[in-house]
Amino acid sequence: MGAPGALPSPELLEEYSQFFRLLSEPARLQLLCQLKQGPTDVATLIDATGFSQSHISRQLGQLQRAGLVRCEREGARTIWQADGDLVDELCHLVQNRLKQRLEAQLQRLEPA
Amino acid sequence: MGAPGALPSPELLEEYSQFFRLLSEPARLQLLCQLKQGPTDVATLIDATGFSQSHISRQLGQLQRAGLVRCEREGARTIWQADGDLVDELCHLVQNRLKQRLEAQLQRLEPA
DNA sequence: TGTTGCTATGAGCATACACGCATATCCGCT
DNA sequence: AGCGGATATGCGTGTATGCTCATAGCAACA
Repeated sequence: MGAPGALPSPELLEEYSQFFRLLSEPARLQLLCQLKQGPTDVATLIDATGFSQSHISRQLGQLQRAGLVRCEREGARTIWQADGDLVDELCHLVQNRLKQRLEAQLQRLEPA
Repeated sequence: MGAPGALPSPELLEEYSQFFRLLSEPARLQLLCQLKQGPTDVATLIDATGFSQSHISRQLGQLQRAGLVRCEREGARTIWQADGDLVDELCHLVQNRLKQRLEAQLQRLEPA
């Protein structure tokens, strides 16, 4: 009786994996982090990341479809900003895990 | 003054993305879910998933290097089990987000 | 309306990797 | 030691996609 929960459906697994796939690219994470600093226009993103304009546009499009960023047109330009704290929470959980793993490795090197 | 936190280093972004990449494959998530049900041998995993033995072996290897699963040899066989609840927590957060998104779309279809 | 600046998109290339087949490695048994 | 079952790994293939260049759409302004 270890696990009362049933197995997730293939569809749900697919949804999960698609979402995590979004976060599996450093470029997208970097853009998300930049936008966490506050609303930003594309020129600034190009300057901050060094990516091409088309690349940034595509990545922002993917993040937007997932609801992780949103944008508002300001004249000809587009101002982007992060939408929600989900990614931060996920990253904090992962960071804690990484720390735990490294601390455990340390202890294995210097046994009491 | 929206964001006091500094930007993550490229190395940390790389670590994050590598971790999320592990979860970006339905096959690996499926294996993780199976192992959540309790310690399982490889033959059972082959039977439950339909994947080839070599594929399962590789995916379990990746998950093991990330510390998400561990194994113990039982004679010639290997018994695998999930290690920790991190993935469950991440999935729950994502699931809540997906639900919120769908509910919002619903409300947009039936305005008060 | 033509021009200029900003953004989105089609096409193409290079790379990463999931996945299976065949095979090597390893373990327990006789 | 030799054998049979279980797991790990080298290799090849197909597909997905990150990334760029060129170009098309679009908004403001002369």
